[in-house]
Amino acid sequence: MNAGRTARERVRAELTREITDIARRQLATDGAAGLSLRAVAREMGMVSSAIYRYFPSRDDLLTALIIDGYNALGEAVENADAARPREDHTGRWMAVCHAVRDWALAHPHEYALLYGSPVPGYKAPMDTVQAAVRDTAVYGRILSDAHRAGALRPPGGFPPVPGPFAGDAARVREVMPGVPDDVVARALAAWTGLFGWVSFELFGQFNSVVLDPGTAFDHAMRCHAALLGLPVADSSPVHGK
Amino acid sequence: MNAGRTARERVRAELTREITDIARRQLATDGAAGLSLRAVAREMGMVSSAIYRYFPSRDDLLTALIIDGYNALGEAVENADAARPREDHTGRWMAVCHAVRDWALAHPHEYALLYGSPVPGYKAPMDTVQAAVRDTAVYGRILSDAHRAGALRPPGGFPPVPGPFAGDAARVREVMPGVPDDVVARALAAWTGLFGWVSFELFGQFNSVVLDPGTAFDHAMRCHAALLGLPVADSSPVHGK
DNA sequence: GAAAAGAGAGAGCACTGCTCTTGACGATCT
DNA sequence: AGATCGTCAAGAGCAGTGCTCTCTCTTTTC
Repeated sequence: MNAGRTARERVRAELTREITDIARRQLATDGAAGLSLRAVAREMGMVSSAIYRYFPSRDDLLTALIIDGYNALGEAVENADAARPREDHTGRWMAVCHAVRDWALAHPHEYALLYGSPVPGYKAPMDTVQAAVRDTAVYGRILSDAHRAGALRPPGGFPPVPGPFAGDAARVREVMPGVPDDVVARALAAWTGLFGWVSFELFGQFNSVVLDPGTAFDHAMRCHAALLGLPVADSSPVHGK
Repeated sequence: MNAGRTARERVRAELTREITDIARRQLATDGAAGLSLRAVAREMGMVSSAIYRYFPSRDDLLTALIIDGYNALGEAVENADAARPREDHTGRWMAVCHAVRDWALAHPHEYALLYGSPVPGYKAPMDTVQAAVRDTAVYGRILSDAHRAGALRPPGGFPPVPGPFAGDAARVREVMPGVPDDVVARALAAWTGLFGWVSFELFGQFNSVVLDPGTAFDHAMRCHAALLGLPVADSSPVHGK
């Protein structure tokens, strides 16, 4: 009664939403490759060509689903982060890790759409990047908070950050203000480690080897936390053996 | 004159090979989704139905390409490892990392087929897992060698390995005999970190943020080496700041 | 009320994976 | 040497796809 002014606009928004809903259900069932405009139209009792009034191509529908996916994941991550006390930086990081993994396990095909192989001739329009950084923004905020609180004590014994990295570090720092270069570098390693793990688990690379991925995942993410300099329970306070 | 006995078998092997070659070229051009049996047949001057004499379905052709891909990557990794002195464990690990990344950059679509989202209703037949472990076998051998040589000195200050991990650790240890549980756990984190990085880079997650991925990659993998306990050049011998 | 814009229906194009049948060639056995 | 049987390419065909175009009807706008 408020959003769309005219009746036409209201029903258009309604139908657009219905299309994406059905498409998302199809995506969850058959995966991205099984998403068929004709099937969506069939389920809606429409003729296939009518769908093109709402999405000019199949890729545009996929783009909409991708944006929705990034937002859903981003929201899950934001909620997990917000549920922890602000000064519990390690807990927030672990909560983010588990939120990503849990969401991925609950929506495997959507996760594959976001972080799996890109579709054939897909171009990743600018609309997506905006939604894609929601989770990394949370991640950056955690590290920024930890740094500002003086809680970041990256362990020694690790290689020095190479000089040419400074430019990239400055760009990454935009989402984690104040964090020094060496932590920025490790932050990239930890972040890719998180998604690398989830992808391995989801895409079957752990099959019949890692049977209890949850336990190993928690520990691996805790290791990444330690690498970042976040406080964790030590195993041995001295170096090596 | 040697391989296939009869002429028929020889020409059959020849044609099978030609099909996979053309398919691989198509894969490199258009990606997995663009692989078309009819297009392959067209390029061979055959009629489409004839292809089915050699591959009963499109998925079977894909399976063949997947196995080839795992073997190609495995071979690249093996060569990179073999080019280093056996006792240079850190160098071998770094060589493996760069071999994986270089191969992935050179064959993006094949990499996506191996480590990207699995195809719709694909089942991953047993033939593939056999070829899939070639690279991890190299990885395990490096860690095993390093452990046996007493070169593995995992840094302290990291969380203790959880008890329930023992079962999975034993399974993973089959490819890295002798390596203790805590290093096995970190080995999983480092391995997923490697492929997570390559996937992020290849699938466009770094776009317009990390512009010089090579430098950052080398450093991240060196950090993983340090996490594993492999000897690296320290940045600062004391903890924190 | 007339003009313009939006919407659905239908036919059609070029393409896909896959199946089935038909006719021909080649290897093998008698 | 001749008959037989398995293998192969070809062609037609089915069901499905994304997408375009035209035609008609309704709604919004002026």
